[in-house]
Amino acid sequence: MRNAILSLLARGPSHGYELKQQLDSAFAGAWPPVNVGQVYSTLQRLDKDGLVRGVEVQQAGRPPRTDYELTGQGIEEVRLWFATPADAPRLRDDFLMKVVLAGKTGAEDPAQLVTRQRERYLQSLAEIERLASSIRPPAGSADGVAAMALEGAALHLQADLKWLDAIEAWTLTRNG
Amino acid sequence: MRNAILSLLARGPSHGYELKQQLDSAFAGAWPPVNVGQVYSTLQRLDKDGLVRGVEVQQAGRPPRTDYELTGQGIEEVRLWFATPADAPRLRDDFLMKVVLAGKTGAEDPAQLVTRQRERYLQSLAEIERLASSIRPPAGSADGVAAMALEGAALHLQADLKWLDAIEAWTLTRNG
DNA sequence: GGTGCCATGTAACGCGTTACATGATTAT
DNA sequence: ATAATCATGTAACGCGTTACATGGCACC
Repeated sequence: MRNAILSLLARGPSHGYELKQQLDSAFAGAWPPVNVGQVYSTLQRLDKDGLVRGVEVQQAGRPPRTDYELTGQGIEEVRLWFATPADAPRLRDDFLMKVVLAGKTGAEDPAQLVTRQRERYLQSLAEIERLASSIRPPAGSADGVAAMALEGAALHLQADLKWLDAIEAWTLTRNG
Repeated sequence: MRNAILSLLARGPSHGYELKQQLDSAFAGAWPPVNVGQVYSTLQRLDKDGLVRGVEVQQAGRPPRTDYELTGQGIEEVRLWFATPADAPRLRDDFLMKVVLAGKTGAEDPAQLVTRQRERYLQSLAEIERLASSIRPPAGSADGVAAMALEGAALHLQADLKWLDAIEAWTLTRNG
């Protein structure tokens, strides 16, 4: 959120509601609508951190709103975000944890866990591919963001399936 | 954390510090030590939710501690965790967001972003493979958890690299 | 002339991280 | 002796989610 909001403000001042709408339209179909509350609290933190400056604006027939614009520091932060590649997130995987702890407590059969999880992943993958083929033919239009998001999800699921195979082989050499 | 702690408590009552140590030893080398503070606050929430019950224990020469044991509800929760496969997390990917917003603000060249990010991922992948080969030969011992975690990280990075290719092709058809 | 959506937020909570507090024991 | 480490934790903050508040406008 932080960086997304900052980069949108690089095009000129705006306010919470409008930012939410811009994000929703930029990522329509790719992700569910962003949470308005989060936009507001992010803006407040950015203000507190001096990356953004807010001013009250009176409006006729509507609640007053707060417009935010980038400060010099904020501009620099945006530049830095675009200039710097991000590390791949080093995640604490829930499933591996489950298998290890199942083995430790001895109450569950790890091979069963793998089997059930694989079925679930395969279902998810089928669902994603269904979605992907449903958005491609009708609207080959300007977006494509949703297609890219789905492509990423599919690739990650395929990786997870390969990982399941590796975990299965490993549990079998330990226990079986 | 929640489920990890509950599953450890399935083997009998314990307290924050000991749980932290058990987790650290179970996942040694795979993940950095867990945060003690998080263990304690998780235990408090579990207590509040009725999955766990805490009792004060006096000790000689040490601070008193709080032992926690599973309640009936907690036992059920553990059973459920092991019985239910988890959905693959449907993540809001930071890099795709960056590319889309770079295109929107027009201030950055998306192809550049892809190139830089790919270099970073390749570095990470090399690093992971270096780690993997460094833990395999000396200690083919009982663990393997660390090896599995690294395997997972590598598979995910490879998926991310493929995704970068797809994103690159997409940005080129839009802009180039 | 109600019902619901638009526009603008605030408040409460979950879960994770970092930093701090404190008294005993071990290491040098 | 003094410093590090062990054994318990608490407190503050970040960022995300869900729920609530409120006043105008649009539709039926």
